[in-house]
Amino acid sequence: MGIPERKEREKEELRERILTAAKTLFLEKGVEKTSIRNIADLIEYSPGIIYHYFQDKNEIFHALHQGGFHQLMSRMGVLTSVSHPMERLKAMGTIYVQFAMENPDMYDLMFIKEAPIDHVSNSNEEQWKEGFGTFNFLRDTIKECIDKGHFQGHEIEALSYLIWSTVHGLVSLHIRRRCEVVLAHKQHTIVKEGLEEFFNILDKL
Amino acid sequence: MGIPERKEREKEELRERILTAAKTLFLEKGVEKTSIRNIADLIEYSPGIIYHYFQDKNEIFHALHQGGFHQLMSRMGVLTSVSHPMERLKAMGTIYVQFAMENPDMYDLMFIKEAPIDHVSNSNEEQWKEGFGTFNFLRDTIKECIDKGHFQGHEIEALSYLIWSTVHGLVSLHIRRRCEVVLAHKQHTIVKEGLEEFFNILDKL
DNA sequence: TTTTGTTTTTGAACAGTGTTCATTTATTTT
DNA sequence: AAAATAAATGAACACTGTTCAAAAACAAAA
Repeated sequence: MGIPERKEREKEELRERILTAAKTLFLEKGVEKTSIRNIADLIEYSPGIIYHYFQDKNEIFHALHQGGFHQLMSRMGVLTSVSHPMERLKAMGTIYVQFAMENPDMYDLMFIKEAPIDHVSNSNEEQWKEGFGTFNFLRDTIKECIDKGHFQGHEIEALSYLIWSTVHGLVSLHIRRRCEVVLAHKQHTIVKEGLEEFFNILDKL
Repeated sequence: MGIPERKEREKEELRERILTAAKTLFLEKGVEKTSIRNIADLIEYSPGIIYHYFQDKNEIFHALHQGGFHQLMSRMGVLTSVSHPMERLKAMGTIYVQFAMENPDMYDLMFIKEAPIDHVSNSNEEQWKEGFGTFNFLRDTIKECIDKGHFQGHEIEALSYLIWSTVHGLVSLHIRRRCEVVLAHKQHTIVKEGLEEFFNILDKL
């Protein structure tokens, strides 16, 4: 008797359709301008149905931002081939920045917007699994660097946060348009140039 | 006949009262949850009046964020007493981070929220004067550092952007709650610790 | 003082928002 | 075929930013 299984499949299918519609609209118009009614229109259901699949709007965008972390993490996959941890750290930075510049809206959702984090706070899961995983990945690499003699006199946790902050700062000032009005000339190259300066500094440590 | 003068004064006064009310509500509930009707209620006028003093909601929050830049810049005033540019640069970083941590909502408005920048884009002023001024201040200090022999092999503009990015990253990940869920322990000290790591690095350059 | 002209202020209206929930429709089980 | 369960609806609630004809308040002229 496969009826409950089929029902389960159908539920999952509709959930996925909601998410796909939400993603389409979100990439078109951003989080704020994507309304529940817009999503409902696109999947040709009534607005109410969405609340049978998601607690609220935040949960939808939390689910979307998970997809972003999958994308980012899969890009990080190539790093296994970089054996020296210092080179790997720099390659990580490059991938991180590249991802952000190529998917600014997704990056914004993952690391700037409050919606997904609000959902983590309001649900009973005590932790932001996605972010935690990515941060650990960075910390492990930095740990290896320290083991190889780099970053002497530095504390691993604080240094990891600093390095994350640096790349996040580079891309988030750009995404939130704080540099296009300050460095109007070279606004298209400044993030890359800043990252290169950062690598120069890392090489000295 | 001072009637037009008095009228001018009264207009300016009401404008100021709108701004004060907006600031009160904004610091209480944030930008999104502060509505035009809330502001109107607080000053005991009808909602429509606000549109005789401001083009739209963004202009109100742009005006508010200007106040934040005044605050920040006046804090930077003490830096004139720091003669060595490298020490001055570090002191700037400390003041910047301190300002952000003590006024997270104002910092958010100044450097993260899109509202004030949207207003700059939509008005005819081609530039974000407030940000430009602060950035120049930073760049001038870094220029002096270079003149004294620091930061060899670095390009001034890109390096300035990198340093700004670093401190911005440190505080903005915290303000947007990306570190309290990743580094739940020591979430209250991580920004300070990260900044200290940064200073350690700067000392080596 | 009354009338005319100007400026300031109002508040209803528009088109939207997230969210809830009694009611209806569809499907499955008895 | 009837009863029970699950899925889906759409009206309603309390909001939002913004506009604009109409009203009220005030100043100048008669």
